[in-house]
Order: sequence, then C-alpha cells, then structure tokens
Amino acid sequence: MRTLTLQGRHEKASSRKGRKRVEVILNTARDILIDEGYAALSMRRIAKMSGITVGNLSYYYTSKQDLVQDLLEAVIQGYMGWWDDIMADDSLTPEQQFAKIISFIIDDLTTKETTHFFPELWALANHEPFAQEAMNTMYGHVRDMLMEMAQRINPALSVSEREILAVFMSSSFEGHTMFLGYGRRWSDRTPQISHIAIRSFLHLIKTATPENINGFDPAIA
Amino acid sequence: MRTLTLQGRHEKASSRKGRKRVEVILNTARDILIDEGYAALSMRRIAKMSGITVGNLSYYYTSKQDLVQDLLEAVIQGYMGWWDDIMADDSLTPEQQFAKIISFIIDDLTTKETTHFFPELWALANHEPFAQEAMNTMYGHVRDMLMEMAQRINPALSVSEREILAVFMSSSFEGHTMFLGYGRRWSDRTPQISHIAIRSFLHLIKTATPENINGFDPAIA
Amino acid sequence: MRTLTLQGRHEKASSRKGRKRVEVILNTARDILIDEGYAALSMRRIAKMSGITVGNLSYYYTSKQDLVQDLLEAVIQGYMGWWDDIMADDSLTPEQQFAKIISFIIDDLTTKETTHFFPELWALANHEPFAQEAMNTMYGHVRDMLMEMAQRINPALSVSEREILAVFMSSSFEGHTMFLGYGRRWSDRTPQISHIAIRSFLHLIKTATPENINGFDPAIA
Amino acid sequence: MRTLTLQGRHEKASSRKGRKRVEVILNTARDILIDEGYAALSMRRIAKMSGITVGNLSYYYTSKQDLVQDLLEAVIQGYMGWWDDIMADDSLTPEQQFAKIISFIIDDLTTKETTHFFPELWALANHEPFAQEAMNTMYGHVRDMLMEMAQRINPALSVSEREILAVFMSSSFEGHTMFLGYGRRWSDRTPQISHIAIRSFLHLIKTATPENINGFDPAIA
DNA sequence: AATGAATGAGCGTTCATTCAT
DNA sequence: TATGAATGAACGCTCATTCAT
Repeated sequence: MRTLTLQGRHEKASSRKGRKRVEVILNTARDILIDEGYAALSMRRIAKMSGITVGNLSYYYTSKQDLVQDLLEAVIQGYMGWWDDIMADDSLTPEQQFAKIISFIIDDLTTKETTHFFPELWALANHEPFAQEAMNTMYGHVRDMLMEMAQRINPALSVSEREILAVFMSSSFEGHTMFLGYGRRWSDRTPQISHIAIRSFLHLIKTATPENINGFDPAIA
Repeated sequence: MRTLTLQGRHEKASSRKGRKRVEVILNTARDILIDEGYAALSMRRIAKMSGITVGNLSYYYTSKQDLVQDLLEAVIQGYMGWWDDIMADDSLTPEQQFAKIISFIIDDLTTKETTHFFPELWALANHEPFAQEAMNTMYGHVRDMLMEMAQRINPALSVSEREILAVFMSSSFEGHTMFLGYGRRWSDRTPQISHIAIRSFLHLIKTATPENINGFDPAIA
Repeated sequence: MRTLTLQGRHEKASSRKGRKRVEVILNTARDILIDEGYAALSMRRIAKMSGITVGNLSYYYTSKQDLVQDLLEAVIQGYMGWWDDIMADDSLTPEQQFAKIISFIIDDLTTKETTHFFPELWALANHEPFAQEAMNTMYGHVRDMLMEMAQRINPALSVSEREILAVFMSSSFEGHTMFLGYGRRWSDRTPQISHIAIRSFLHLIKTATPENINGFDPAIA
Repeated sequence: MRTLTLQGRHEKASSRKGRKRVEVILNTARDILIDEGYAALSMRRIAKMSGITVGNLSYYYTSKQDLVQDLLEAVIQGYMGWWDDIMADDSLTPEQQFAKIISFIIDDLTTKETTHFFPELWALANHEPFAQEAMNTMYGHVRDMLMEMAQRINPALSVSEREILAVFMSSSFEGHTMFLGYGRRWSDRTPQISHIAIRSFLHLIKTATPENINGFDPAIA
C-alpha cells in the first residue's frame, strides 16, 4: 500500500518529530478506513493503533473532521501525477500512452485500497462539503490529463468537446470500481475490460464532432 | 421520491396495521439515508421520525442489520423492472429502445435519491456481505437486461461477449453518479453525456468481435 | 431431568389446556434457569421457547415474580418426599436408611440441575423474600427428615439437640454443591465424600450430649 | 465492612488519582452487590453511586466483566491470609489453633457481606468461567490451610487423605452460609454450630484411615 | 386463551471533545 | 508534546409490562 506523506499544510508538522507523528497518524487512519470502513474510523481507534493517547491525537488534530480532511487530501495526493512519466515518454505514440494510462487506472481499481477508499469518499461527499471539494480537485486533475491526451490524439477537438469526453471517460472507469474491484465479481476480467475501454474511448475521441455530441440519431451512431 | 412498498418477506407485515407500520419505517429510514447518510441512520432516529418508540421499532426489526437489509432490498426493488415496458414497445427499433433506456438511467442519476443512495450502498458493500449480495442481485438484473438488448441489436454476439459488454456498460453509467449526480458539477450536462453514452455503447455492441475484446492493438481500435 | 408438574395453586390451571400450558411454561423456565442462569430468565425468552407470545404468557403469569415464585415452588417440590420410601423400608436398619439417604443427596448434587439451581436460589433468597420463604419451607422438610432419622438412631437426643444436628448436617451437605457439583473440581470424589459424611454424621448423632454441643473443650473432642 | 484495596494489576491505578478512583469504584460495586444483588449491579448504577459518569467509569473498566472480575478478586483477597497469625501463634496447640480458625470462619458467615457475597459468587460461577476461576483460587488457599492444620493435628495422614478431608470440611462450613447467615433463621446458633463443627472435624482428622474413607460399612462407622 | 402492538426505562458500550498537568 | 481524566450524548438492544382485539 502507498505510504502517505505529509502535506506541508499541517501546522503541527513543523518539527521532525511532529512530521513523523502526523505521518503515522494518517497512515493508521488510512488503514482503518480501508480495512474496516468509515464507520470504524474513530479518534480512539486511530490513537490506540498509532500508539498514542486520545489527548495527544487531538493535539495534532483538533477535531475529527480536521483529521479526515487531511487524510482525504493525503490519500488523494497519492493518486495523482503518476501519469506524467507516461505522457512524457516519447517512445510511445499518443494512443499508446493513452492505452497505457487507461490500463494502469483499471488495474489499480482492483487493489483493496482503491476499491474501498473511493466509495467511502463518494458517500462522504454526499454530505460533507470538504469531501466534495477534495473529490473535485482530484477529478479536475484527472480530467486535465484526459483532455491533454484527447488533444494529442485528435487535435481538432474543441475545449468543450474534450471536456465532456473527459467527464464521460473518467466517470466510466470510476464506475468499474464496484464491478472489477477487490473481491468483486468481475475482478479477473480487467484485461478484457481494459481492452474494451481503450477501444471505445479511442473511437470516441477520434470520431467526436459537435453533432454527435449534442444531437442524437441512433441511425448514424 | 418513490414510495417504498413492502416485500412480502417481512413477518410482522401480516396484519394491516403491521404492514402500514413497516412501510412508514422503511420510508423514514430511506429518507434519513438519502438526506443525511448512513452514519445518521440510527435506530433512535428512525424511531423518532417514524413517531414510534425504539422498543416498538425493534419489535418490527430485531436488529439494525435486519432493518437495513430490508431497506436495501426495498429501495433496490424500486429500481428494477421499469425497463420492461420500453423493451416491449414494438413501435421502437431495438436501437431506439436501447437509447431510451440509457437516457432514462442517466437522467435518473441526477435525482437526489439515486445520487445519494448508491454510493452509500457501494461503501456498505465493502464490509457488509448482505449489502454486497443486494448489490449483486440488482446489477445481475441490469446486466440481464443489457444482454438482452445487445442481442436484439447484434444477434451475432456470443453470451460471453454480451456479458462483458454488459459489465462494461453498466459500470460505465454507474460511474456517472458522482459527476452528473444531484448537486454535482456536471449535472446539467446529462443530455450530452447520454448522447455520448448511447453512441459509444451502440458502436461497441455493433463492432464487438472476439479479437477486439480479447486482443489489443491500439492501431486498429 | 425431572418434569415439573403443577401445583394446584395456580388459578389458570383449571382447564386441561391451561394445566398443560402452565406445565410447559414452568419446564421451559426451569431449563433456562439451569442452562443459562437467572440473568437469562426473561419473560420474552420463556415465551419464545414455550412457543407462545409474551402477551399470552402474561395471561398465565401477570408478573415475572409471580412466575418465578411458582417455578421455585415447583422445582423444590421435586426435591421433596423421595426419602419416604427409604425410611419406610423395614429391611434396613436406621443407620442403613440414613446412609442411603445421605448417599442419595450427595449423588444428586452432581447433577447439572441441582448444581445450578441451588446457588441461584440462595442468591435470590438474599433479596427476594418469596425465595427465602420457599427455601425455608424446603429445608424445614429436610430437617424434619433428618431429625426423625436422628431419633431413630439415638432416641436419647432431645428435640433441640436433634434440631441443631439437623441444621449442621443439612448445611454440611448443601455446601458440597460448589465442590462436588456438575463440572466442579471434585465431582468424581462423591464416593469418598459420601463415606466421610456418613461416618461423621453418625458419630455426631451417636455421641451428642448437651455438654459437647454447648460447651467446648478441644481436649475431649 | 472491609475496605477494598487495589490489586496492582489494574493499569489505570498508576497515578494517585486513578488509584483512588478505582478504589471508590470497587467499594461502590461491592456495596451494590452485597446490598442489592448481582442483578442490580449495573455500570450506570456503579457510576452514579461513585459520583462519576458512565463514560468515566468505562475509562477505568472497558467492560463490565473487566470490572466484575476485578471486584471478585479484590473481595476474595480480603478473605484470605488472615489465618496466618493464628497458625503462627505458638501459645496455642494445633487443636486450639484449628478451633480458633473454624470459629472465626463460622462467625464470619453471619456478616451481611459474607452471607450475600458468596451465593452470588457461586451462582455466577455456574456460567462465568472467570468467576469459577476466582472461586477455585480462593478455595485452593483455604484447602491448603486446612491440609496444613490436619497434618499438624494428625501427622500420620497421607496427602490425599488430608486433601479429601479438607474438601469435606470447607464444603461443610461454606454450606452454613444459607442457614447461619445474616438474617437467616439460625444465625443466633453460631456458638453451638461452631462447637459441633470443631468436635466433628477434629474427630474426622484424628480417626481418618484409608479404610474409613474409601470403604463403607455403616455398622462400624 | 391468545395475538399483536406498544411503551418507557434501562442495559453495556462507544463516541468526539475538553482540559489540567 | 504528551498523558490521564473526565463529560455528556448517543449508540444498538432488551426488558417487564400493558392492552385492545
């Protein structure tokens, strides 16, 4: 599993000791969230499993929301930017880069962390604005990446075309979490699904026109 | 919002009074789940908002899991079978039927109930086997419907081809919940997304072959 | 295990059906008390395990105390009078009769029913007058029997001498419940304990005098 | 009534304040157990009568069993070791020591604490292994003491003879709890009972032989 | 004789939070 | 930085009892 590193944003992470503590706390919290769910994520439990007292925990995080917010941001951080290397790899055509990225994403869905983390995040986002925001930031980056890839593959696309395609594509692979995910029924079918996704998304990117995005006529689909 | 009607399965729903009570309880529970999230769904709250005492609530449901299980099944019930009429409409071509169903599904994602209910269900399914099971049953029906539509549109497809396509398609539109859903950033873009989805899915169904599902060559995608 | 039969005292036991019901209730209650302890003896549990509803149970017993009182009396009833046959057996000497009775009592201590029932009764008697009373009645009968046996063995004893000896003897074997009882450490030593008890008690009965009951001089013990 | 002092074993009893609290809690719990019985011994009640909140109580004892276990051990502790001084008193013959100890034990049975505590312990031991264990430990010590006294009085006895006599004697006086105990019918007869017990036990110790423990012939008893 | 429905109090336990030291 | 102690509210659940039908 990824090891969470600190965001600079936390005030108590100034000293080396403090930084280390916060790291332990966040990793512990992440483990609980993944292994037992948000309902089991209590301050007491985090403290005990981190080897500190509740009192000390609330020195670092004055409220549970404070901690959870930091946790979400830290976990999400780990999901971002990994695609830069692939996109910078000149030995691959844009389509190969794209295929590689989609494959990576779909493979990642089958990890326990991803399968368990995201539904918790989505549920939380229903009622906690800070979770909404963390989610938006993250998916914003994903969309930016997808838009860039769409442009490389089909430079004729307008910004808004690329944008709506990015929304469609990211929604689409996120949705596989519940079906291909860890312990889920179709988790051994990732190769086929990856293949379908790539073919389907490439077709979309290459054939998108204003009419076939905004109008609808099954006869010409 | 849909009104939950009883499953026959509940033992206490034999008399008219009992049936009415169970109905009130389930509707109340559903409202809390949708409006405030699973974390707020406590026996006390359900009782109070149903106008009964905790004691009486647990006369109907001996445990919280018992209630939640019934709730999930009842809510899920409301999501199923509505497509039968569309599929039976001879005045539409299979492609038109398909387009209509996909449109309906994607439109439904923008309702508060759907946007809020499903992420809670998915999160719950991570740790509660009964939620997993309820989920599997439901998506099984959805896949059956999609497989039937795929066959109508392209009778040449094998069962396993239709199956993997159904998994891909249902994953794909489920994933839009977090982006097109109630209060989410792209909720006003359902028409375009519907359009893209329909075009993309129809292309997949019509062009699927064993090679382009199991093999991968971006050059020919 | 003994089957509890009704005392006539219960008002609802007039009809045949009522009598049968009360019998089932009491036997169920006894089983719960023995197998799971007084703490588990709830009206709900008795009703469910008797195959009736709580409502109906409280038609027969208007309160829990009412039921428990009946239960104690019924169980205790089963412990009384069995010695009459032995005492009436002319083929045995009084000492042989006595030995046989003591053996029977000590053997009985090792049954699960006896081991579990009496400590519950004694504990209950600490705070529930009706349990005290049931206990007193029962031990009164036991003492009467022991006094009669003492007289047969040593006719020279006065009433008060026989009485205090009876108290000592009955206390003495009751105390073995916790050591020889079902699942207890010394339960396989009943033969030796019986033997010691008989020898010890007979010696007491035969040698009791006013002085060695009321005075004390270890030198002459 | 004895004041319960702490066992070192309790983790929260490190600081002075914690030690004091635990002491108050245990004394309160003991009082409730004695005065109102195990059924009345609830966490809420203990907390209220200790002048603290339930939350704080469960800071000290994470579960009721945890508390009750500590309580039993603490109470039992108070019943042990007091005989050492008597046994070390060289001015008394072994028989006088023995007589003194038996007298003390039987006198103690009439205290409210002893009368009420032990039946609760015995009943609890029927279904709670930890209570069984606490009981076994305690009576083990009592038996050791009785075996030592038996040896002093009759050095010819074998270990197993002393052991079975110790079981018989300790069972015997424990059984008097329900008859001589606080508020019980024969509580004013402790002097005579003590006298009988001492005479009877001494006779047993002095006359025990392998035959009259293991064989049985009422004619020679 | 029996059921089904309901109450209100209490149970053991866990929670986020606060604060003096 | 860290601990230990505490609060007060809430949790899921069970209880004896009542009563209309």
